[in-house]
Amino acid sequence: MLKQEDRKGDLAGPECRTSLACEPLSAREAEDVSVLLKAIADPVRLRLLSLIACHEGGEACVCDLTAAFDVTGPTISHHLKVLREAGLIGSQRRGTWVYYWINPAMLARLSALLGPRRNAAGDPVTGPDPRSAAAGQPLIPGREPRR
Amino acid sequence: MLKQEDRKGDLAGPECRTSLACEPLSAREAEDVSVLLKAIADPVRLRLLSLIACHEGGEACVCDLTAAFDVTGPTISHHLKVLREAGLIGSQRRGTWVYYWINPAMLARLSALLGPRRNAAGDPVTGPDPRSAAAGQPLIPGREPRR
DNA sequence: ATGCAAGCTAGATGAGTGTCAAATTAGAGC
DNA sequence: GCTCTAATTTGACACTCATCTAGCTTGCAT
Repeated sequence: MLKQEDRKGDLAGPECRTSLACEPLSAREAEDVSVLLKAIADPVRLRLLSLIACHEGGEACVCDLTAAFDVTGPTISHHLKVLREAGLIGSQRRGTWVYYWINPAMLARLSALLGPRRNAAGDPVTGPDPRSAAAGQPLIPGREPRR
Repeated sequence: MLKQEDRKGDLAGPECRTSLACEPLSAREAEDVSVLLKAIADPVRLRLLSLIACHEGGEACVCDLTAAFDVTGPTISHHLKVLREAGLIGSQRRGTWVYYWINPAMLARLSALLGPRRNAAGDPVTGPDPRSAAAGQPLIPGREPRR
């Protein structure tokens, strides 16, 4: 096991991209990111990620994970495969057991994408402040929302 | 419009929870979070969020959004509804047009959940360092992965 | 009132997905 | 070799979801 080759989801795009609010996502970027988000947008897979991340040593055996759920073993295997093929976790067989660990870089990228826009120093940019800006605008604009 | 009452997804759970890696997610928490993640795990909805977040004034008219996609108007309406019912965006009709804006707090919560564990001061906790810790362990454990 | 445009709702349809039971592969130990 | 356990693969089934067309509601303007 230990498949490095099915590492996917490079979040390809302009290197300046860190946050959704930086500049509009291209169709291609959105497609790539949605693959990652679909992988974690499931209650079982979220708990799997959390269980692995919290497990001592930073990795967990499948038998430890399966015991925490009501679903069958094959179902857990299926979810682990989805997470692995998305590049969110890694795995290695050691004797009878297979161990899984988190790939922190992938989660960090998603976290940054959903987080606030940041400047070069890494500090959050206050920006146009969406809500208050809107509240301060004339409620009935002249007549030109289209462009 | 301006429906405040369909604001959902409180990410209910222990108030200490900020990151997946803090403590294992309960089944109920995972269910709540997955609802939010499913809402953004779609290429069209990701681009909608990004377009709205980047739009001047922090809000965008539906006609501005629809023009950026190949899909029909009703499909955009459907996706906006999903985002609104998840509490990720707000909306208000002003004359002929309907405007949408981002709810930054919801995205910030998701971002924190996927980000590294943090201490009380808000600084990332280096923690057990998942990868290197695993690499340093004996590869063939004695015989007790199950607890 | 009448006409027009923006946006949403309703219903249908085809693709995708989570789950399970059964079968299969991989190691460890006798 | 044989057997037992851990884990995955396969195939089937039910359910969800993204999309479309057609029709409806709302507001502005003539």
